[in-house]
Amino acid sequence: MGTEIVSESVMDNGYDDSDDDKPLVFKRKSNVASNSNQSKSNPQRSKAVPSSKVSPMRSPVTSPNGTTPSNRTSIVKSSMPSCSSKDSPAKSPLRNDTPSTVKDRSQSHKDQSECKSEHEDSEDDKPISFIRSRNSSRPNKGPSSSRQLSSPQPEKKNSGDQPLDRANKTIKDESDDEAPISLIMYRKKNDSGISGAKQVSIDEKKPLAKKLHQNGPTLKNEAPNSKVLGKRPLEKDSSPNQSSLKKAKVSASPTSVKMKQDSVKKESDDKGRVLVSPKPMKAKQLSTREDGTDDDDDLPISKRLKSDSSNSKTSAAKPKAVKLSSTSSAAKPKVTRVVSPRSKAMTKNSKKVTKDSKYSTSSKSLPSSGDGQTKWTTLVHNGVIFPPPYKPHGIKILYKGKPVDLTIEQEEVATMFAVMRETEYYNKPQFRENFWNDWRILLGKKHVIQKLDECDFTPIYEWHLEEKEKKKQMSTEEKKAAKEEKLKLEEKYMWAVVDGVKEKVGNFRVEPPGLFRGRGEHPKMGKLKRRIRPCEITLNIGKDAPIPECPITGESWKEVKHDNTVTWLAFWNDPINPKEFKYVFLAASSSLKGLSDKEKYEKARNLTDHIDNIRTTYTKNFTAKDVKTRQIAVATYLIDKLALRAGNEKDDDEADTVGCCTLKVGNVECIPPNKIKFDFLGKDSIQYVNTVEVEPLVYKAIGQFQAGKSKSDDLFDELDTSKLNAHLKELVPGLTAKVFRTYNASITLDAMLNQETKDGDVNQKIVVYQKANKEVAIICNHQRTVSKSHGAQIEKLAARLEELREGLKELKTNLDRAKKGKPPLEGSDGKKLRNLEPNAWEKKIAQQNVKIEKMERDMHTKEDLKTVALGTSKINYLDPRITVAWCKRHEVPIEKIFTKSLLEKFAWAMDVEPEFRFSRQMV
DNA sequence: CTCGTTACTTAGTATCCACAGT
DNA sequence: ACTGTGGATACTAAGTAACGAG
Repeated sequence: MGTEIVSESVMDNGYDDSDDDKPLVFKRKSNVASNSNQSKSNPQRSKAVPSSKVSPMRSPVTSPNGTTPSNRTSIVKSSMPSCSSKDSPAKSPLRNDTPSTVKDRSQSHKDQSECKSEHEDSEDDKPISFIRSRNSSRPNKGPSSSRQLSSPQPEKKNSGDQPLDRANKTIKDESDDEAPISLIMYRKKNDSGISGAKQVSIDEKKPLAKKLHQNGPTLKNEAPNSKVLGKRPLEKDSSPNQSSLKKAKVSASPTSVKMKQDSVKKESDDKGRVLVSPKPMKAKQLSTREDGTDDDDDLPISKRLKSDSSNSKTSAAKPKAVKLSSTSSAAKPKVTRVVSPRSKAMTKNSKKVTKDSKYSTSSKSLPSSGDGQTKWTTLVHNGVIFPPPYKPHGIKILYKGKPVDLTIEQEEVATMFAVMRETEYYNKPQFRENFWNDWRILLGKKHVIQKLDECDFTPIYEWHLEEKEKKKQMSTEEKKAAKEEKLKLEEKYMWAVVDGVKEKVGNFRVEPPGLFRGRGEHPKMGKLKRRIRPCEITLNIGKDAPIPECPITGESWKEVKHDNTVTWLAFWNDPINPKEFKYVFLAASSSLKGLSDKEKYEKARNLTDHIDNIRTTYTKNFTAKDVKTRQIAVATYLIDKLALRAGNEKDDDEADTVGCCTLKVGNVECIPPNKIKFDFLGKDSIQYVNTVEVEPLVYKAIGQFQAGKSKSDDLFDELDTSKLNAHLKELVPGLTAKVFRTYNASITLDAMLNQETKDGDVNQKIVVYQKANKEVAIICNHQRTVSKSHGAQIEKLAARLEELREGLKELKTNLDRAKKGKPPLEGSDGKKLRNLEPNAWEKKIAQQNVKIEKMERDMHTKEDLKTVALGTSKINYLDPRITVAWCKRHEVPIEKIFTKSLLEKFAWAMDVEPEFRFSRQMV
């Protein structure tokens, strides 16, 4: 395996331990430095880092001296410190900034879940993000309109509520917001209380919405900390043991890893094992491993990664030393050690690495960025598979009521359109126009069909429904056979061998032709996405590897390259936007992707050491004379506090969406005394609506940026993402705007998990995890459309709940009667009931109450999450090591949190030590 | 610097599929 | 056994960001 070096970086980071290492650039030095900053900034806050931090000043950067004002709430936030526990109190105050919004959320939460109590606590620490969050509401998702505007949505989606809800939310928030931080804090608490009250039933739609909003606000957090803290200690204690365990694991781990790989490759099974998990699990793992080990031979790529990790693990022992050292050194290298198996790779790497010794190998080293670094030494794959040719059905559409003959090509495109009849696209003018323009070219100018609106595609649509039905009706054996046949056909394309390791390929199927489904009001929606031919595809493969035969006889590839500084296996130009490309990459479970994922998290983790300094810097620059400097400061503040995306420039032929740097004056509204309401369409045309209390200086600065401009002008006219990132890089090497999202998401998860996990059964712990996951999803504004059946499902639950309540009444009546010595009444269903002792009735009543509570909880949760997508953050923003470590500490099987594919994707994180914390300061 | 390329990550939705309840 | 559900996976659109040329 490899492992290689690459790992180095990885290793460093190590899985394990972590700490230090990190690859990336930043790092460590900072620790020190950063601290200092913190202190500065914080003054207020306290958070304080523990002294250790001290200050160094890091980078020169910018930061000025402390200065800064107090504001900073944000700073506070950051504090993640929460962890710090100690400080906690302080923090909270800081956080407060966050505004009311937060509060709201909390409320909602509470309402919903009983958990509330927990909520209450925590709050403070939470990162900035918390705060924000919520307000945003989500609009609808549908491609269609809904989302977009805040405006009302079409009925479909929620019954409309959502939009409203959102709106409401904001409103609500506002109310709270005003108050000063301190107040806020208090409020929060209150809110929570309130919220409790609110609970309200889900049913009421608006309420719901509101609730949601509330949720948002909820952040809650405050108090709890302490509690959490308390827990920790325990945990720690345990840790020793664990550690030992770990080690064991570690050793094992490799295997496990391997296993995974194997599993992956082969399949199957086992993944589970991988898991890790709690001690108990360990046993399993071990066992498994053993098995696994055997396998290895293959060693898959993954292994390598893993191995790295394992190494790291191994390191477990080593670790520290390494880490430390490494840390310091810029390089990160460390790792080294790993022995990588494959020497092959090794050579290359060189670059970076080396540091240490070892050469490692491989490839890439750390650099994540990828840039010119070597990504692989040998690469073997079979190219891509093309969709089958179109099979004509011969069904005629009607034009002005009469059947029309179409050529195969014309029919193919007509079918693409006909099949979309039940989607929102079908009736959109833009979609129809674009489709018509492209289809018309195929029809020819003189074709009988001259107007799309006169066409009746019903016959084809019905044929399509019949086909679907036929497919559904196939017997299971037929389905199975068809599946196997397909697998047989595709098998060879599913795998690539990278540096001797078999890895899964992500998207080896060339995208089939279809009508472009752009999101939001995409100007190109409906355009024909034509079939891609081999002569448009460029392959990238090892020099010594056999060139895949072109699957379509008579044709050939556009080009075959041998570039080992990139990870793509093939690409072609996007037919909709010829300037862009469609790439074929390895799957997320591959070591190449795993390594880069790990680097991403290490980068975010590294930010932990510099965040205080960064906050101090931007706070100081809120009043800078230079407009660009001030804009950078405010933009950075928003990105940090609200987890906004950077906001690259976009072309006119794309949907009109914005990110931080591209916010328009009209997307931001100043609400005295110091709240800002954001309302814009972000990525995927998902609406972001959030009203937040900001630092007074930020409020003032935004007002200045808006002055004299029209609503459609850029708020940050002197800024763009490259300037912003250039500035961030000065503060911390390798830092870019997107790192803040990862940082905020992960730090929030870590803080919430550590504050709110209580003793209890696994299911209760999972609820805590989901709650933290939800908070992150809200912060990142990850939305999903409400399922069509949501309303009906809620009604069903409500009906069942009502039945339970009726049953409770009966039980109570019978209890009273039993106390008086009377026989029970007949059941509502007419059944006779037995005569029971009063305490037996009481017992039944208690059971019934439990059922009712559970149902209420489920309903609230369902309603609460109807527009929140938890998966996106789990896949892209939450450092899996936080989850794995938490699972180990609390004996929650990792499979309860990660699906099979996530376990494969996060194989590199499975052996972290239970004590792993995202922020070193949290430990 | 700006702009166009290029490479790679992030994201919502469509579809698949296993499971629970009937 | 059947079917509705919701979770998991597949798909591909839509972002971020690094570079290099002019």
